[in-house]
Amino acid sequence: MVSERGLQVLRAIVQDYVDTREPVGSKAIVERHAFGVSAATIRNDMALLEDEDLIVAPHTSSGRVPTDKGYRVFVDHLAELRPLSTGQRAAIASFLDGSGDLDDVLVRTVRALTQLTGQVAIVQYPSFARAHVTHVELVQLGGGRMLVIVVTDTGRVSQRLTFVGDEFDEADLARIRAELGTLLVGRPVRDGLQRIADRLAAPPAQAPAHVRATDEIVRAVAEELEEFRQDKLVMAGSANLARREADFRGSIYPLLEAIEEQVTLLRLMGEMVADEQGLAASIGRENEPFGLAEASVVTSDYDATGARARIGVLGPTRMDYPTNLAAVRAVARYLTRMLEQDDTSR
Amino acid sequence: MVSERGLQVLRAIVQDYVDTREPVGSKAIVERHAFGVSAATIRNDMALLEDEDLIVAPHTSSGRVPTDKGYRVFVDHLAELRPLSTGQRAAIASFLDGSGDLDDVLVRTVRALTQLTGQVAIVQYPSFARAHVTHVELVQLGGGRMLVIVVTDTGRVSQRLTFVGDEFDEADLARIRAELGTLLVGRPVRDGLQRIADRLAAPPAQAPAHVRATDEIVRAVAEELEEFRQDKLVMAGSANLARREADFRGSIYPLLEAIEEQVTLLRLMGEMVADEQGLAASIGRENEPFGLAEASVVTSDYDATGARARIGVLGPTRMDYPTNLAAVRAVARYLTRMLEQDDTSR
DNA sequence: ATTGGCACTCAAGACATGCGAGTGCCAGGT
DNA sequence: ACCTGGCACTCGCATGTCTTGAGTGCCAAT
Repeated sequence: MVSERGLQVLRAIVQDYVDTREPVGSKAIVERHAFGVSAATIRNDMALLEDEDLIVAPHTSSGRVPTDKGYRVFVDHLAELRPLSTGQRAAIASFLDGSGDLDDVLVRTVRALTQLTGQVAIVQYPSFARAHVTHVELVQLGGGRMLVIVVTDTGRVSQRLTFVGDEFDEADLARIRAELGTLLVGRPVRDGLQRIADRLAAPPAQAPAHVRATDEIVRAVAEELEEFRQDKLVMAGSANLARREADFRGSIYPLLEAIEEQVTLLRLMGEMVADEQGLAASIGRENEPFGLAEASVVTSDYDATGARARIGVLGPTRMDYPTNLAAVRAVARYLTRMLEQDDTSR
Repeated sequence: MVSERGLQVLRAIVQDYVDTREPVGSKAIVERHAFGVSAATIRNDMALLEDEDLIVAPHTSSGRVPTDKGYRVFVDHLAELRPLSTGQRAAIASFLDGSGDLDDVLVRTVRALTQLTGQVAIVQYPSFARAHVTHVELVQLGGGRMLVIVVTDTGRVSQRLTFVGDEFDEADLARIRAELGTLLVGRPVRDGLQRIADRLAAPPAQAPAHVRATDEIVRAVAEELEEFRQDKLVMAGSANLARREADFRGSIYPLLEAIEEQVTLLRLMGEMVADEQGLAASIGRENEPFGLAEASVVTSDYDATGARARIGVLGPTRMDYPTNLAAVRAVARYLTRMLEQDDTSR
């Protein structure tokens, strides 16, 4: 069994390895850390750690490197968040202050986070399935085109241009608006989708003019609501992957691909399990199912007016977890506060 | 002076080098191309080409590699577009058919192009400065928030949420709508911006209620119009940079950065000078001012309802110009046709 | 103008060698 | 029971040397 000091040795190895990017040997440890024992003793501890599969020696005679399992133990039991400097806090504030709509805020947030960590930053859009519809608006553009707008109480506005063919007079338009209004306004997006499905399955008895065109409009609204349910990501800092390329053993191709695809990252972030602080880390091989075995993701939950979503960074397995965890948490808290504030001002 | 055959030798060198990624020697040329002369003769020609700075030998005794100037001559005088296969044409069609709004079409276009070329594909949004405003719509959301929507005849819809503070009754709203309507509808975006500036500088004499809130709305409209003027890019395939990383001598970091920044690429694409076919290429060192000395960009102009914009690919200097030029042109033509078609259906 | 021949150059690969960081293990000390 | 110094051993890596082969430049002959 690995001793208490053994764990401290593991911590030292992780820290030094992240720092120097070189396998770390027993001698380097006694030099850089005040263990008060000799290198030989450290060597014994390291042998134990190797038995437990927490560290590994790349070659027979070279220093040790943490395994993914080693990083996991480090993150779960050994890492203490490194508090942000006041300069860093100021940087977050200066990036985020000065509000705009949700898109704006998220873009600035993701930039702040990439700035802070030097990694790829990712923000998940809040899931709006529980948001309530506040407005449905129809604007006729002529030529049979109709602009359909849906607004929710989370401040998100979605618009869609659809070709309906018919021209409506103002009375018809008002009737459809009213129908959609009673169907949706004040209800959560999820319910709205259900009610629209019902409406399309069993259309109202009265057969007004423009049946087909009206259906088209209703369908457009449904598509928009569907979009509210779908998650989306905002990202920044993908160039950092190239800067840290050496840290990824293989090519960065799968990473860039995942960034472009989004859907992989969404699933990955969705499946991570957060601790009681809302923090989560997915390390190296744990990401294998997503084709990202060389990378780690560190996330924090944040609140957006009731909806819950995640913000995180993507980087090499050999990353500075204490710093990144702290940065992610700080930005998440700041973002939560921003969104709350924004909400009260409505 | 370099002879006619000399130019053919240059062409052979460019083709073989792009093909094999190895410096090409005199012997390889006589083997792969039917020049009907001996290697020694080719050597003489190559010496000439080297004098003209069209090719260069990486080491004293190795094959030759085209210089950027060599690529330039190749593209301008030697390259014949390699026509697309019917399979490729079918691929374009299957990617692009099935229309949607402009955003949709451009996204699908850029995907088609990256698929076709294996490079990073870039589509410039048409500049809408000359587009005409067809609708200005105001939707009151409650809590002092107002949704401002602007639609142009190019099918682009822009929306903005702004905090105005006041609550308007329907009559006030109608008045403002009417004012904005007479100010903007039917006019080009550029004019509209001017008229709004005038309006803000010298407000109308009558002093209605909600002066401040009205100004806020007008300002929001101005911001939206401004956005129409600004260029934007849609991109796809950045992961391809990692795949071809070896082709970029240095790091791909500046490239990824340019992709994320957009503004650099916009300037670069804006400054390129197209030939009479609408094609343009910017090769290697020519991109030095933009920090992209290792890369080339190949573009084609396309038409979007009167507005003109560019579509192109970004890749290593050592790229297959004939194929990429042909692909870019084909996709541009297809896109132009799509947008025209779409326009008539309005 | 083109060609075959020839001497020359140089990058890249193969091989040998020495160095040094690091390990494992053991016997002796606390 | 734990720690320590010592020692033999292992490899990776850097260095140096040699060989090979592709490719060049030049020249005299056609």
